[in-house]
Amino acid sequence: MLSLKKYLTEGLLQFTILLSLIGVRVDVDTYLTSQLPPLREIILGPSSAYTQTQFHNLRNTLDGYGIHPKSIDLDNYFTARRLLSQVRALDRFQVPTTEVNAWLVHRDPEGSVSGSQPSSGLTLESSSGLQDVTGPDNGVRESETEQGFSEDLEDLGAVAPPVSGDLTKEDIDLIDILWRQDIDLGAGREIFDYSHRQKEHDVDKDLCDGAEQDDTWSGAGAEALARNLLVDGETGESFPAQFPADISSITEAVPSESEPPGLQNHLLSPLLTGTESPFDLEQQWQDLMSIMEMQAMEVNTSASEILYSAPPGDPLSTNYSLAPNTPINQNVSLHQASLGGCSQDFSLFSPEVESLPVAGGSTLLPLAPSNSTSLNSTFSSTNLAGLFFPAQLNGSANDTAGPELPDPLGGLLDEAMLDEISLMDLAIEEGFNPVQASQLEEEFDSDSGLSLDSSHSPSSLSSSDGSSSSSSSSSSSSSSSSSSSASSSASSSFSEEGAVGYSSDSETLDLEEAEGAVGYQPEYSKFCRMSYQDPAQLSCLPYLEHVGHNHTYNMAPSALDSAELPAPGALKKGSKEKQADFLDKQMSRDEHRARAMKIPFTNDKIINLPVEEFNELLSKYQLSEAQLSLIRDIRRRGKNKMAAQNCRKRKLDTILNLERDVEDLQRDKARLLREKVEFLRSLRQMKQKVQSLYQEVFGRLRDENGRPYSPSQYALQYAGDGSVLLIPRTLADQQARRQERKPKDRRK
DNA sequence: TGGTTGTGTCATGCT
DNA sequence: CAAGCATGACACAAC
Repeated sequence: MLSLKKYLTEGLLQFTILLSLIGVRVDVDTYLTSQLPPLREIILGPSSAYTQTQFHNLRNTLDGYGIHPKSIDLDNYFTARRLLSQVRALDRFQVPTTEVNAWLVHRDPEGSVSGSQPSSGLTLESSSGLQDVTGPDNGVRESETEQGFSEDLEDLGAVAPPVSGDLTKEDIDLIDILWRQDIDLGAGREIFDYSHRQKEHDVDKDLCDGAEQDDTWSGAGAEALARNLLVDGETGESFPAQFPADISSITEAVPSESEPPGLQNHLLSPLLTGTESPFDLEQQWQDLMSIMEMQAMEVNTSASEILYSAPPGDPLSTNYSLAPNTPINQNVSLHQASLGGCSQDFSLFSPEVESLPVAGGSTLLPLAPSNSTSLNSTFSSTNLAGLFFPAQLNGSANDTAGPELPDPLGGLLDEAMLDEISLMDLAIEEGFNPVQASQLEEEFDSDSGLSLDSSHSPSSLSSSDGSSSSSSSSSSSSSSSSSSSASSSASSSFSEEGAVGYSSDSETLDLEEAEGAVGYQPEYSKFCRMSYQDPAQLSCLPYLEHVGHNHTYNMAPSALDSAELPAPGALKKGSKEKQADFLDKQMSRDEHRARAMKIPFTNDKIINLPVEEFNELLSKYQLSEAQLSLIRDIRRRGKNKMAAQNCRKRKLDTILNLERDVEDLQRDKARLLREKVEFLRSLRQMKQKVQSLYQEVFGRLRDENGRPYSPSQYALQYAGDGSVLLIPRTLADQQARRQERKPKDRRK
């Protein structure tokens, strides 16, 4: 049975590692700096057994057994301090990696209906404003998304200035990756700069007056929105005849599937997305996934029918002359683009659409141009155009249509670069030497992921405590106390754990075999040197025949022969006195004492006999009180010596197992990092796809005069219900800025 | 000569 | 309560 102490000493560290695996931060430093004895001693170790050292030099390594774990080759690698630093490093990287998994696993199709508004998701990444889209009836989702913000924030290494005091090199690298992507996607790097955003925020304060004007203006607009919904007579879809200018009211409106389709309160949800890019990325991911799924489904939807079956000059589409000074909303009937709902409506981006020629200039949903002409206004990066169009386009009066835009993603990281980053990250963060990094790379090349872990990870974790500590200690203790044979206990304990103890020659042979079978060669080489006496040599001496001391606790005969025995020739040459001196030196103090006290039996028997047999043995002889006392002391010391050796071996095993676990976790980290990079890569590809689709759709839009809309003046935006609106960029910009302020205010 | 390392031993707590 | 085990702490020897 494992004692609580064992749990504390061995389990606690591993538990810490496991906690780090699942993303729980365990600040070991706190415990160490506070000088709490348990943890500090567990990790650093008060005794020499834990100290980093060259336990043995290379002379101790046995040929064929590889490098001894304590050999000098591993000195720099195998140290308690290094283990500690690795453990500390674990909680840095595990958070992002676990989040990568959660990123995908938690993508709930149903939840994504409300949680993954395509607009917000697709626009958030480059957003400089932070806005929680949640509304009054969506408190749960709000907390959920906010939590996801921070997690994804760390995950993707995007923006985490307020809480990124402990940004690691890895985080910075990942941030760089994302920056490159986002820059290529049209988001300026400064967007992710917290100080810059602070400046923006200050600027926003300066613009507060204008925003308040917007409020008044939009307040009326919201009401007008409800009043001026146009309903398609054929499809029953609602088209907001007047743009809902009040962003705040829209923001508070909760996107809901149960909401009547006609209510376009969340038309501008894309603009309401927050500045917290994690949410953006999460949303983007979900949205892009939904897009991909929709493309795969190739579902013909009412939206596509509307878009492409409507003949040019469709009266319906020409009736959208909006009042001046009001933004123009263009509902292109992309209802419920999110995954869970009527996502087929999102087949606007279906391959079917892709196949359509861009020049197919049917007048789709012509709109009356609004008065929004402030082309130079910083268009909110939270809208689709902000995401898919280069930043310079957003900021300049570029009237060219989308399809002519350069590929903003051309400069993204290539795969080799990402892989290199991943590996460099490992090498730098985890103290990997180049050899280890190359090993990781090989693992990557083999695309095996955890293939090598199979030989380590499952066994190491299970065997670390199971075999070396709990099972062995319990079995050895129980067997030694219950069995009638001391040798059986010794061999059993050693075979399971490599435990040491007094043993006869036959036992040591068994032990050697057992050792080889169990695979304890490293420890074996060490513990073969734990004693100095050769029982065979002792027995060959006439005057010691009756003693037969054997302090080769766990020494294998071969090791004894090779390591401890002097050359036979030397023995022959030496005189009997020399032999006697040598043997005297080889005898332990207890053996000397036993010989001096004329103890009539061997120390081996004294120590290893079970209690009953030991008492019988004592009863057979007439022993003085001093002899009895010495015998009991010898027995006590002998058993304690074995116990100490076992204890030290357990310590060593624990350290080795921890080292192995750390290596396994490093492999896991490498694999997860690689997966993360791959996810980012696929995300980038999907962004490209969405961008092209966006441009294609946008390029097909025509106003009432049959002219294409200028991408610098208009942008497509997703609504919460899946519809897509064509709105002026200036309006979108205003909305985005307004939404950007809200989270900041909330933080205060 | 001092530091490191391995080992033995003792004290102590626990089973 | 005795026996045994586990382990921290210390001493000592070898290097």
